[in-house]
Amino acid sequence: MAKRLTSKHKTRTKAEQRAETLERMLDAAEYLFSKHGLNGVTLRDVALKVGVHTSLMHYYFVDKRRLFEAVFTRRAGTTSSRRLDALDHYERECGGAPTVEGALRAFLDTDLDLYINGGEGWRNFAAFAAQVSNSPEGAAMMDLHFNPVVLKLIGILKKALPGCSDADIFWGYDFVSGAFLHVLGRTGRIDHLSGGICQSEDFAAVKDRLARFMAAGLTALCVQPGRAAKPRKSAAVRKKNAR
Amino acid sequence: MAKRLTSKHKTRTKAEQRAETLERMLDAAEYLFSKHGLNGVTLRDVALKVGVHTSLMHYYFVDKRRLFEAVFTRRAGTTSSRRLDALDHYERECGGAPTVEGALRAFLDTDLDLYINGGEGWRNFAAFAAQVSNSPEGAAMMDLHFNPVVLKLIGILKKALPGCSDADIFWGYDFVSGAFLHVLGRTGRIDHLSGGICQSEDFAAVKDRLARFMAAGLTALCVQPGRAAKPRKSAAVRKKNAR
DNA sequence: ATTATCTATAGATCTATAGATAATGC
DNA sequence: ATTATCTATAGATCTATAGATAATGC
Repeated sequence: MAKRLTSKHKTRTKAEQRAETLERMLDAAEYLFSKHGLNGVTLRDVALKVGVHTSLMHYYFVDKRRLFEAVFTRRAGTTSSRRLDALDHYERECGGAPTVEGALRAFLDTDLDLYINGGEGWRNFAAFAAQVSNSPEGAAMMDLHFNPVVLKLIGILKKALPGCSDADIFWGYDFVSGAFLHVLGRTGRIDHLSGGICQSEDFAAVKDRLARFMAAGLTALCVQPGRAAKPRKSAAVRKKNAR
Repeated sequence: MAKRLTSKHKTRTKAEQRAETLERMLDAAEYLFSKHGLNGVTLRDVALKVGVHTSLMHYYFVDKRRLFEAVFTRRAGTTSSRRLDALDHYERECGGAPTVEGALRAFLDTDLDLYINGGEGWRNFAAFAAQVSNSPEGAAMMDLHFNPVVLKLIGILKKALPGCSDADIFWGYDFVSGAFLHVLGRTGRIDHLSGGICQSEDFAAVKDRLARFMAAGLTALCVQPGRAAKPRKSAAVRKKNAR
């Protein structure tokens, strides 16, 4: 009548049991945070989804902030180092003459591949990052984990666009990151808007378009250093339009 | 000793008093929602900021969801109709030959003018919309109020890019809206990242760049209808990069 | 002996409502 | 007479902790 004979589960060591429970908690928190944001989820919600008591959440994570940090940290290193590697590889491969699109493909498509092929957990992580990126806590996590890889990308972009001002490059990157995070959120807005022509789940469609779009945008920002050719409304028209 | 002689406030009618209190509540809620999201703010937080009792929030708005809707509705009509007017005006002005950048300027710059010149309340509304756009409630509000103006923009973009597929146009718009909303959020991430070269508060800098960037991106999406000329990695390389 | 999990509970906070009070409106 | 505002409070929910129970580890 020993438990190990009647139980369906194969015997687990404590370390295995701990690791499995931790992972189920992180998965559940990742999913719920991605749907409802940091403040839209309670520890009770997560515990309920996992099927354990709330106090076990405290046992493993102490408090909610540290659960949030653990969800972020679990996967952030992987995506960061994959992209750093891809950028390194591209730098060597391009023979000192990087292109904007090449750099962006190393940065964006490498990540998209992970979300396309990495399973639901990775897609939830992406949506989680997108959802919390606007909150102060989320922004701090993004800075902490991703600034190195972003700065590396920006270094390569500067080489690819030698005449371009730093301000144009940084603003251009800001637009790129906004669009990218929005896509990762998979909110379904494009599905409604397009009447089903596009699906926000379709990362392959994004991969086909995002880097090309953004490369053209960045390049266009930098082709007119003096801004002389830019169409510009008169001050009077601007004032009139303002209200 | 009549109150109206000792009081600093000039006498207000009940209608005025009601309107003023409502506006202070909406302002406070708008600000707090923009910083902490829908679920990061309690009715108590809003009441505290206004200096009234929580129960007065219920008196005016019944519950939190309707406060949220009221904050959204107060300004959504203005920005929507301003942009519809600008797109109408551009359609007439362009003589049947719209450009991508012209359409985007009518759509984006008209809104940016409002946030540049409309005062802090309008900038808070913009950040509020950006912050909640990822939540289910916020996405529903966006759909409800902004789909008409977005579909009008898309109609003009189709005229400006006659050979372009619907899917490319919708995905392109999705990138535009992601970048735009990200900028409206003014999270300060670009300030840190650029070491102070760019400030997320600087909407004039955004206006100088956003429409130009996005026009080039959209155009680049559509110049290769068959996708034959697009640089494409082999399936083997894609598989290798995926992990 | 150690650790994974659960029970019980305190204290804080939040939403919502009923009813009192103090203004303005005729 | 009506309405803007406040007081008091019920009930729900949430966080966090102390301590009990039931496994695994030597």
